[in-house]
Amino acid sequence: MRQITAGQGTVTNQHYNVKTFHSTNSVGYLLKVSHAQMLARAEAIFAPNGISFVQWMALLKLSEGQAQTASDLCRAMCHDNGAVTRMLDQLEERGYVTRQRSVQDRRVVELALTAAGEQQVAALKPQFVEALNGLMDGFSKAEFAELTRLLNKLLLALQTKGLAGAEG
Amino acid sequence: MRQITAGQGTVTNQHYNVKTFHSTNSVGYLLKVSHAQMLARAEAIFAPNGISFVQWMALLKLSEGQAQTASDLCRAMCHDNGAVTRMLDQLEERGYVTRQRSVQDRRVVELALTAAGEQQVAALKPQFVEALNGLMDGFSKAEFAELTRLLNKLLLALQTKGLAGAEG
DNA sequence: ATACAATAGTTGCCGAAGCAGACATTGATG
DNA sequence: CATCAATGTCTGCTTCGGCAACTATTGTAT
Repeated sequence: MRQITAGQGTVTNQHYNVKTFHSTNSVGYLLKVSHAQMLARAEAIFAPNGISFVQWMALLKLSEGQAQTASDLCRAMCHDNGAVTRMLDQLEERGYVTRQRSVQDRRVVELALTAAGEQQVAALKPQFVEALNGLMDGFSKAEFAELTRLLNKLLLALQTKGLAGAEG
Repeated sequence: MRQITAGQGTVTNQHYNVKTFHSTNSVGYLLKVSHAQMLARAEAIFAPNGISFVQWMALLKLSEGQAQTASDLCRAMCHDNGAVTRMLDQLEERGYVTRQRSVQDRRVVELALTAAGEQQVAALKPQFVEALNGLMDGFSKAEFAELTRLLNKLLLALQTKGLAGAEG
């Protein structure tokens, strides 16, 4: 007999029902497809500039001060450790990022954007913002705000509870 | 001079602004991270049953009648052609799916779920639904409905317009 | 009937991501 | 001081998805 739990307590809101469940209604599926579509479009924008979406996002995170080290990037971008290392290899090779061992904690490699890196962020940000605006053009201000809020709420739920049943 | 267009017309709703834009506000970023998190959790659920999330989703699509052929699956799941072929190899090898050349159109391969495939869908659906419910427990009925609606709206926008700037 | 485009499926190739293991370093504990 | 867990980074291995090329088949146009 399965116990329906989700981290802290019992499930009260039964949004989905086994009888009526349909794949196209699943939030997971919607996220998967919309993310895939959006990523493809984003790559199409960045590709002509010789940079991938994740690479640019890494530069952006650095530019925003959300990350100073590789570990920071991993956490901030929800990205694999090894993948980040290899990505930084490429970004360093292309002269967008510099790596320097920290003197306080010699495990840490401090990351810094070069002028070229800053420029790449600044150059592509308008394109990216514009593309997002174009995509969301059919959304009212309220809808846009609500979507952003709900996605953030979902993200918070994912980080705190995760999906129930995984530990059963 | 860049023209701000998005498929059919000029952008009117400037949800994002280059000056105030921040990565954590970007819908693309939110989708990326929440999808990654959710996928990871889903895999954790399916892994003990020796099946991946995409594999199970394929079985589900077949079970729902959303797909009869490999091409159908590609479109329905927004998945690569070759990847689907190889996935079907595995599913067939494990006895979840049968492939049979169509006699009407001998290019197509008709897919069918085996009893084991049906059983796998039926067995894991409750777990999946329950996990989703647990995750969305903090969402009110209205919030849940709105999130679903907005994601579907986003998906529609992606499929019709795509991201502006890609063709520029 | 022939030629050509379009579609369905398969395969090889490449790049990227996830995972595990290794190494160095730090901090805490005995 | 010795030990050990924890953290940060890097590397090898494996898997998987996207892309392109190829074959086979169908439909269409000349």
